[in-house]
Amino acid sequence: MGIAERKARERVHRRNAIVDAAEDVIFKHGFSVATMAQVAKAAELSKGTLYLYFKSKEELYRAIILRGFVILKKMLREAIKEGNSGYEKVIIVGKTYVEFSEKYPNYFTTILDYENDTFNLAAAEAESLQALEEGNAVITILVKAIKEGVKDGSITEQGNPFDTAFVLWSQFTGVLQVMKRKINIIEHYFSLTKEDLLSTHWRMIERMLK
Amino acid sequence: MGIAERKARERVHRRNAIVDAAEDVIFKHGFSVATMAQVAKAAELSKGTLYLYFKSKEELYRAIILRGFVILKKMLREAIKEGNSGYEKVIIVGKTYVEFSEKYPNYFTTILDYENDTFNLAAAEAESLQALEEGNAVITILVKAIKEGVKDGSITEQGNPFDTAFVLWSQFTGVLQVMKRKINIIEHYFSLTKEDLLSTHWRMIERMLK
DNA sequence: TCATATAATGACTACTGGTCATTTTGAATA
DNA sequence: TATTCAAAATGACCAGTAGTCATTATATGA
Repeated sequence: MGIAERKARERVHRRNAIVDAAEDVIFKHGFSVATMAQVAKAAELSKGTLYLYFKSKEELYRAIILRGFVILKKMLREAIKEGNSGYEKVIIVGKTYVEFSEKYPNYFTTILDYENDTFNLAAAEAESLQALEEGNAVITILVKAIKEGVKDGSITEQGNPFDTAFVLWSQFTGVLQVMKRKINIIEHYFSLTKEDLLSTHWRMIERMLK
Repeated sequence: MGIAERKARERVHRRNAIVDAAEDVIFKHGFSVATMAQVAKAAELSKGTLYLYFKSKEELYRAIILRGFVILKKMLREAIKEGNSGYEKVIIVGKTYVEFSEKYPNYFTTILDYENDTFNLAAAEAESLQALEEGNAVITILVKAIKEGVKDGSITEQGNPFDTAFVLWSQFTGVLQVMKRKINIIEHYFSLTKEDLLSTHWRMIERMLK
């Protein structure tokens, strides 16, 4: 069935083109300001057609998040190869996360803002679950690095490596989020720079783990 | 001028009543889902009247945030009195923050979600600036505790106490945010509880500061 | 060439935040 | 008490939104 295959390919291709267009519009204007009409125009399609490929504006949003996680995971997998001990790998994970937030600020913000709070396995849709799995994969990379570090002695035993990984990741995220959202205020009122905050953060992480 | 005073009082009272109504609606449905018509109905006023007291839906939102910060600051001021060393006070700040997030989850979420990213001193409005000042006051409490701890020897010298305070606060916030938004996922996929994460967090903080 | 399934369209709906001409209220005045 | 008039409140209205669906266009296979 060559035709059916080609049609399936075209469908995937068009779907991706819509996500491309959505990124252009949403990254430029922000999710809530961007309109489906703008996305449709950017994709050179009618608004109705968008809804043949995505159930809602939010599903389009989730497709973007998924792309972000895929990139982040790839970056982490690549970068971690360079680490010579578990500890070094943990630090690389952190630094790569920072790099991701700087290189792909739009994906980073989109991921930060995404609420999968209302998590419900039964109700969750495919795309949503996929994004979830990618997010988990990212954490799993950190868990492995911590386990390795405890084994090779570069990290002090900390209890459950899963706990440690989540807390570390949450702390990273908290610091990056503040740097993204509040740095203007912090610079203005407290005369601190991004670099100050980051280097303090790294020092603290070292004390926590070493 | 007794009448002018009474009118001014009534104006403030009505303004507060509108914020009360807005909290009822927004906390129940969420900011973006809640409508000004719902708020007006809850306040037993017409929609037009809301705009005599608040320039926009967002200004109403900022009034809610301001309330949250005022409560948090008060809680911190009270709680910190019990600390006998700088280190103890830092831990109390952290625990009080956790308590705030549990006792006032709505205010906590509202504060987390608020973007004062687009910070611009010239353009910022009074209510917005006030919320900002309250937020800074909260950080300042932590800064003082750290300075005290370094002085009394309960905390190891860490460089600039402002840096340390911001990084600590950001880490706290990151962990609380993950606990709020992702705990269902974490419980489901990794079998960890809130308590696990928090106790790991405290252990790490201790290693950082001691 | 024609019948049929698939894809795309855009007018339409219900609803949103915000505006403003009109009405209501109540204090001050005569 | 009756009248005036500024301040307060109203709700019909506007422009713009996400999402729907009857209609139209396109490509396929007979």
